[in-house]
Amino acid sequence: MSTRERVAAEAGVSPSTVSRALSGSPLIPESTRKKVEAAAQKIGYIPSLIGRSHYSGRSYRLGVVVPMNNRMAASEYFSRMVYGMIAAAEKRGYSINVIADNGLTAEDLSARVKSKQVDGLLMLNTRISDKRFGKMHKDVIPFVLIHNYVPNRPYLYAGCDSRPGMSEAFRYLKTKGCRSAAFVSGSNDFRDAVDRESIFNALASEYGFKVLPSYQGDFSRTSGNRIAAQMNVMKMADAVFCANDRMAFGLIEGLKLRDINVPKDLSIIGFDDQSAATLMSPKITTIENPFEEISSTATEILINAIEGKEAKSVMVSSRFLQRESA
Amino acid sequence: MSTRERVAAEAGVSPSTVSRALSGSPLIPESTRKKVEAAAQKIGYIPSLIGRSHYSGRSYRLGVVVPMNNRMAASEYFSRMVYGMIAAAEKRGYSINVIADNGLTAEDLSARVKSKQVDGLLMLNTRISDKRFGKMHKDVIPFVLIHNYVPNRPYLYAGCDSRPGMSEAFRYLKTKGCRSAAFVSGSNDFRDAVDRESIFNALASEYGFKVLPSYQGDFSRTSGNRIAAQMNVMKMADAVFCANDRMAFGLIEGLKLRDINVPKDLSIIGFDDQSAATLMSPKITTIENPFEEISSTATEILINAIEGKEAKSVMVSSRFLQRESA
DNA sequence: CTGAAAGCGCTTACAG
DNA sequence: CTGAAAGCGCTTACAG
Repeated sequence: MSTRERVAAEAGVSPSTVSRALSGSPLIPESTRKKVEAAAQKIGYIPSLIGRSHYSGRSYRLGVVVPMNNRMAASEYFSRMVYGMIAAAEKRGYSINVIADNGLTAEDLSARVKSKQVDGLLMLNTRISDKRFGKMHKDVIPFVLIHNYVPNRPYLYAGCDSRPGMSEAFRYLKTKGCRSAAFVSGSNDFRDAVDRESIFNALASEYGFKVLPSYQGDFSRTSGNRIAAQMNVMKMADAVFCANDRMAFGLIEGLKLRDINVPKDLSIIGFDDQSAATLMSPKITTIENPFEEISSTATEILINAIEGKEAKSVMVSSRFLQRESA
Repeated sequence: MSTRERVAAEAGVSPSTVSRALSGSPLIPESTRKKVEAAAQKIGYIPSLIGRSHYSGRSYRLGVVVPMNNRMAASEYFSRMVYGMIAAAEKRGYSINVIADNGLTAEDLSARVKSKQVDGLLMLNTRISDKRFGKMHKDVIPFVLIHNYVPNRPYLYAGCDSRPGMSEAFRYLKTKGCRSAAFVSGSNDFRDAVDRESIFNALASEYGFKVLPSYQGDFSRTSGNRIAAQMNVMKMADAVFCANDRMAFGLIEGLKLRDINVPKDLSIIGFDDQSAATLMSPKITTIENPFEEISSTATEILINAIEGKEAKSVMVSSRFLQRESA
């Protein structure tokens, strides 16, 4: 006799009624529900999600596909994104499954959904050169790109709209008297880095800033250090925008060694608002990349897609955070 | 006609044979397996894990229970631990489900297993004061404590044996001529912090070091800053052990501001080997806390427990890493 | 409002 | 070596 049947016997009803009562069916009157709940409580019955999945053909699980590289492993990015996902997923009755992407093909990824390990995929921080999405889309795999998107393709995405924050930053710099700016770019295989550079150029001209040649970084702190060493005090811009905070940290560190004062000699603006941004001295003036909101939004979009509801891509607004480095 | 039946028809065998061939049953001869695989390939058949789970009553999923607090969210700890888990879990055919612990009770946790959302729990970095394990154990829930253990209780655990690394550190300091040492403790609600302090005291006496009064930190970088301000150059120990790297960072930063040179005036030793340990100047001399190995070991222990195999708790050895701060 | 019955997609014991 | 059959634990359409 299964546990569900024992609850039924205890409550003096049929197993079907137990299911209905416990899942909150509107057909069941309060009196029956009470009786069943008491019996379930007494016996310690917890319905199996496996039975439910088997019937519905859905796993009620979402896969987060995380690139397996050190940059990812050793950063707060993954943690913060996953936290945002869990919060959103639990509200809709889903849980989050981690899928390690150490070179998975489109077929591998599709198989995770076809096998119902998960019902859909949250693709974390993929590269512009990632070629897997077309095949996944053809396989009708529900997926949402996070912090990436592919122009002219119907793939769903959620990301950060860098423009609002950067625009506020320019306005602030202008009132402060800055007239020239340069950009420290991140790896060009990431959509955000590329977009931020073009937004930087557009806004610089909009706000009447002189644009100095950009520096090529790779998102790492050490690339910031290296760029500091390349800077020529005489030909320096009034302000430097970095494609992320980590490069801003490295840049400030490097400039300190060369006795260039931030923000007196040079204003520096980061991007992301990593938790370390306020631990540095000077505290990094930066543009908030709302990680948690983006990941929870992506999760909702994915669930909508899975459930056949309307699913629309979203770019969440960034926001300027003035602190000490600019 | 289900997909599996279509494969069967295509291959000219029964659905049972399809299952056996695809799951690698030794009963099936190579010729039949080839035929079935070709048919499955052609039709694009991926067996449903849900059917398998339904039959076996197991989900082949492991829950990582992560404390939902900012310290956790914004650190590399969670990422690195999860990476170690995925690697070990995939080898044994399991996946990793994230469970956000924002005040879950023992009953809540048990329910995750009883409902077969997961087959067992990996309890990440729980506190000494955590009172949930007794009830979970009584409920026969498979779980493994990570970076925690409860003396005189049969709960499985995997953690870091701080002794070997700290012992090497003392030996090194002794040859360097250090004769006195002090300890910067972490929060006392964590087993590791408490153990490290008592190991510190035991080793100091073993190596003939004079022990100076310890400083109370809370694992945060800012507590390291604060402690630096409390230090009296005249009464300072030759070496300071910190219960983690983050406090060592803060301590070094704070000492820099007061023109105390590390390691010339004072040797500082961290704990964990966070990725940032080599980014600081001076690079932190520290004791490696083998995160990935601990989490993959914990995962194996849990799977053994779930599968009824022999499961034994493990303390993975720490290792001394001499760099610049000592 | 409630019960008996079918069915979700597998695996494996049983029979051959 | 292979197939027909039972059963894993649910949900819900159907009948009452």
